Amino acid sequence: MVYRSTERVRARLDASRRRIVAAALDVMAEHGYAGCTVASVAGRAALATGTVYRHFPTKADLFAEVFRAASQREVDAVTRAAALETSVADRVTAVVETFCGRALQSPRLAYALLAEPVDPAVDAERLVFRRAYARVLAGHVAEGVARGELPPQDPELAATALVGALAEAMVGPLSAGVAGPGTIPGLTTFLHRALGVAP
Amino acid sequence: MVYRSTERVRARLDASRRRIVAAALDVMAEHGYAGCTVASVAGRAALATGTVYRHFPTKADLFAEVFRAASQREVDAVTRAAALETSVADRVTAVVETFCGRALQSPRLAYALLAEPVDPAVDAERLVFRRAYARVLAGHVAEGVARGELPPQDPELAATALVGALAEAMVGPLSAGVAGPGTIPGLTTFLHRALGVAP
DNA sequence: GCAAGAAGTGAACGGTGGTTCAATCCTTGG
DNA sequence: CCAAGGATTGAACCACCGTTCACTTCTTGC
Repeated sequence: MVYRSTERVRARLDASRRRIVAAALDVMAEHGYAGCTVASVAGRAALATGTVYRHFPTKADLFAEVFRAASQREVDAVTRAAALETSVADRVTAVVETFCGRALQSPRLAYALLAEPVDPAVDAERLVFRRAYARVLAGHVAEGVARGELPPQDPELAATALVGALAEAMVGPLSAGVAGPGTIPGLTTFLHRALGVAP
Repeated sequence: MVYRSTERVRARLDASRRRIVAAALDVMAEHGYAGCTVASVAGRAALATGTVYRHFPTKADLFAEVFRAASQREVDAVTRAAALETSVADRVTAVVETFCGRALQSPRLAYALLAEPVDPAVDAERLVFRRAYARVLAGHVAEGVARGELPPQDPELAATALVGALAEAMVGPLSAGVAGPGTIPGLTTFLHRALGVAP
């Protein structure tokens, strides 16, 4: 054996893999999941179709990773925004504004991540995404209850319902084009009240 | 021309059409949308594949009708349950209990109607379904506001958020198997608070 | 019973797009 | 520069399933 994989090669492989994921994300942000054929993703990454299969066993595996990465970015943004505030009310406001703001900024991507028909294996990843949001929110709710800012309640359930309300309120605007100006403040008030934030 | 369609024939055609829709609903309730090939639906209706296409131009058209019928049944059930109550609080309770109860009774069907990946034309029908729920709820919210049972708010937005919260809270249980016992009352409390029902 | 025409049939078609693989190109250590 | 083996390529493959259509069966009025 005269050939053994080298740091240099491994680095290039990693770079290819990352390029594939990034390309898939780009294509998805432009044409939605429906526009993501393996060929188009490979083309965007300047690689041959077959090369994609050196990095991912199936298309579903590739997109599971794409969804994971994109979702993580979103969850991180929301987490960071919430961390800048101290009261639960302000944190919830920050979550709503960040979530909705980012979604409306890249509507196609948001629609793909939230609601577009995708294949079941990828859909499973979506649940993870939503639960990640719910986890972040549940933490704040639990803290709010502990601090006495919120009445006693099941933080998990409340967080799940919050995520659902947020997502639902975004689906219309995302497919329709734009959100009315009252949507974000209205939603914020609604969610504050739902959690029992003192007025 | 010696053949002209007759009442008897037209009745049989109608019956076939209804049998196809019913068969599609059955298959969907058993195997989800994913298990609904045109062949399997035709088989269930004891008809040949080609016959389906005498009644519906495409599979998507068939399933749009299936979704419409199933959704209408659900919306009607919820509407009826709400109509039995007088206060907005009791109506919302009835909606949550009916919606969740029925969903948990036929989880596969509920999952298909709410969240399963389907093709875009059918997905569009889903929006109609959700908006129908929202419309019913919006009516009650508006009435509650008018009567002074609820604080002033945008009934449309509140209703949309309610539907989202309900659907989201059901998706987990539907894919996981069962809901915890506290889900329905917890959700009810959450939604009452969200609307501003006086405690 | 018969001709005309509609309804029903299901095997075959065809498009799509994920996946494979034989050929080619690169990389490595000697 | 060479041999060994990995990486890359992209055209071909193939499975699936919605859709079609030539054929058969049924219905109707005379």
